[in-house]
Amino acid sequence: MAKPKTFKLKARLPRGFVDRSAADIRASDAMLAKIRAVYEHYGFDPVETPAFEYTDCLGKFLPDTDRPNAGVFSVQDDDEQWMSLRYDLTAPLARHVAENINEIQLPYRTYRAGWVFRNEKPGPGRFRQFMQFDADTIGAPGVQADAEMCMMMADTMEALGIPRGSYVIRVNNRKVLDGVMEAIGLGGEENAERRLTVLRAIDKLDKFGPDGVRLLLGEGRKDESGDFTKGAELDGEAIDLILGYMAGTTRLDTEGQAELDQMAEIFSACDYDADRIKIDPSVVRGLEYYTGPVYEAELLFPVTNEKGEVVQFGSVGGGGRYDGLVKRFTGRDVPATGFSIGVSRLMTALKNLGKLGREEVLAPVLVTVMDGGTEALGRYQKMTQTLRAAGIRAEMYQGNWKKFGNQLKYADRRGCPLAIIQGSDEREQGVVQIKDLIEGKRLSGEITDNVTWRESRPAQETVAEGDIVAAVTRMLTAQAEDRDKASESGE
RNA sequence: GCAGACGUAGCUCAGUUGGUUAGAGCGUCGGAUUGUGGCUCCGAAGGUCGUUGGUUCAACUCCAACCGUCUGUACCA
Repeated sequence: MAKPKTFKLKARLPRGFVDRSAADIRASDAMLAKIRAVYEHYGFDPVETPAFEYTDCLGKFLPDTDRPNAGVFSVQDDDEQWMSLRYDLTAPLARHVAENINEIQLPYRTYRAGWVFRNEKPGPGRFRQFMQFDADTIGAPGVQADAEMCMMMADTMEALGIPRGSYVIRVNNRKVLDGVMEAIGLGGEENAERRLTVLRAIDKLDKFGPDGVRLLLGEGRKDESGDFTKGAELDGEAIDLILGYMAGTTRLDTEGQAELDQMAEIFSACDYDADRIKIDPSVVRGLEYYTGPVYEAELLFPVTNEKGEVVQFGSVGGGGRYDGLVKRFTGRDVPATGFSIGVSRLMTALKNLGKLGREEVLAPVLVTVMDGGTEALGRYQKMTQTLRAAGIRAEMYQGNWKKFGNQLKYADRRGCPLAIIQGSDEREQGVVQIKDLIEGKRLSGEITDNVTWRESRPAQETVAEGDIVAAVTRMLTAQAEDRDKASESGE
């Protein structure tokens, strides 16, 4: 007979998406709780919006295009309206505020965490679905609101265990950049395109350094694969002016500069010095909707990736003032400022710093099954419930009970601390065996032949059925003490 | 999007100037051991060689296109 050809479906994760492990979920939950605590402390309240919005509310893409999928994931509703997965949390918030403007008390201080989606090429540490945690103050026109955001970002970094000096909040103002553009003669509508090129070049200071920026402002730059990026083609004088501005040697007295000075004053009044918040002329941020102060959180410690290479991590969050966003819906001025933390990215970095994954969740105590009869199963389950009622994480083996070896193998691989064993012998005597799997593993190093290993039944004790809770508690406590001792001497 | 590198078992990779039946390690499953994890030994399953076409008596191997992955770069609300 010919081999039956079975068509197996290939199991594959969509490009740019990840599955999260138990450890990752627990670590990010812990992180989110710390961030939330800071925001709450500052007087912000949560609000949540859905993952989908009508495409026009997200502020891009005219109905002209066939399928508005450039950068966003979009689908057409059954009434033919285009909907998109949100690509940030700011545009949906603006929609929410505009829609409920009569009920919302301004200034509105709010935070929210959520998944956002970007339909673009994924890279190392860049995914098409990732989590952001935002805070915004809406209806606050003054720079004191922006300054508060910067200080809250700094506090959040420290709440997450990033020591002062290992991060910095860099602050700039879009109006200052506008002034620079004026100064090099790139003001006005006709120069909009070149202004963008120049701003992008300025934004790349931390990536390519002053020399790289000089190339991008001038003729252009060739990358490592030999691909050429066209530059802004400015003349030498303009380039010198921009580089001077970025180095902090050229100062323009503009409205933006006055705002920056005001913020600096607030920072120093609150003792947030340059080791936490720093004015930095090279901060640009997104080119779309920011209108005033912009700020960015950057990590300063080296981050190594899974391959052991040191990578330039860059920004883990940022934000700014977006005075026009709500106005698009309401027609009336609703000034706002806020920032966003890239939770997924920050988590990668924190893992690196050893600030995550410390508190391991202990695997459950395993109640093994020696007898699959209905009555016996009830007894095993009852034992398990007794442990649970005493606050002990426990489970009964749910696989094929007939292969007892597999039950212990399962317990071993899960990292179970203890296994409870009751066969017919123990049952008759009204006792159970409690096996210390941690201690047993240690002893296994000294035993080389299998018969001895099986017959010696290492690290196992017999206790009366009624004493299970007390015995399990005692053994778990002893294990916990051993772990503490090991981590003290180990580090 | 542009440029480059790479696609062979679940994973990591061998595979000779093109030659007949495509291999290894790890992992998985079974057994040695129907009531005891680890070690050891024995055995098994698992492949459209990324896809399609071309050159050839003969293609995993050479050529082309496409698809996918990775790296850099561009864009990034």
